[in-house]
Amino acid sequence: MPELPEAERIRQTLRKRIVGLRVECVTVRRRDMVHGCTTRQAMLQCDCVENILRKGKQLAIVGSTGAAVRVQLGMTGRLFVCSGKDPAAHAKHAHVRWHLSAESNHRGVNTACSSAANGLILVFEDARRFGALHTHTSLCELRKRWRLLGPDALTIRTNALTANLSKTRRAIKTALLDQRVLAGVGNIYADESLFTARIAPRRRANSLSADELKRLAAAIRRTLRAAISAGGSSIRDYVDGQGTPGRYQRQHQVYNRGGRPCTCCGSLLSRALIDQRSTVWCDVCQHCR
DNA sequence: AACACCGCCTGAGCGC
DNA sequence: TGCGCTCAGGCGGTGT
Repeated sequence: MPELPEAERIRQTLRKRIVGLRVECVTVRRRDMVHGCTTRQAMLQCDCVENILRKGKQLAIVGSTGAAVRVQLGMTGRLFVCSGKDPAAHAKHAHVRWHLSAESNHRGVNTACSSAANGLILVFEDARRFGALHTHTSLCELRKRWRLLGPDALTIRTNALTANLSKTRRAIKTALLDQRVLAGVGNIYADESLFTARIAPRRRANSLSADELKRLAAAIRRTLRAAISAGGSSIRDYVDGQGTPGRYQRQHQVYNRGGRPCTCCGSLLSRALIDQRSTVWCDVCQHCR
């Protein structure tokens, strides 16, 4: 379940490895995983990787021509580089592969794939297929799409959070998961942030006091930063851009800990479904009013 | 307009 | 050991 910290780790690790490399050829094994135009150009073939961007949980691979492939990782999506010999490049659910090479003077003759076999491969893998790739013809188109998302959670300010939460009476837990309200928080970091901010998940979003909103914005930033530092949370599938799992799951205070003692007060953590999402919280530490 | 809810999809983990 | 069941949940679409 890659959320913002996992996406950011992927961005950081991929940036070091593949920016400046040329895409020799692209293999799309499942066309239904790609939305928008699926021409070679749209998929960045014969383009150079200019940058890796992130907004919320989403990533984008940007080519030097300005074309961009937006990546939604969904539940089980992975985006990583490996050598062509690595079995991971040929895994069952490796839906799209970009064959990369350092050569910048490539011209014409289609020796691309064979010569790239010794080079790096960028792999998009997604067992459950909740993820997707979306192609955009320009950076402008990508930005237009990203404007539909709320502010990025990593740098969320109290004012912006207040503005977006005051509009809704939904449970604060539910509102935090809405990517139009705040981009980047999923089930893990919603529970962790609410615990840190000592706010009960069923509180109506528009009922939070100024002090609570300030605590929440700070808790979100702090939680996400700590998770990034620890390499993200690997519950089951997540690995970063070089295939390394994260360690932040060891620091989870509430997520997946229902019925176990609160790390703060020792009372047993509650668990319930809120808006169809498993939610864990401490009845003692997290205030209902 | 705001919100609730559904369905997509696979594999881990469990009980028997 | 192996089968069948449940659960995990991001997100777009649809219904209320």
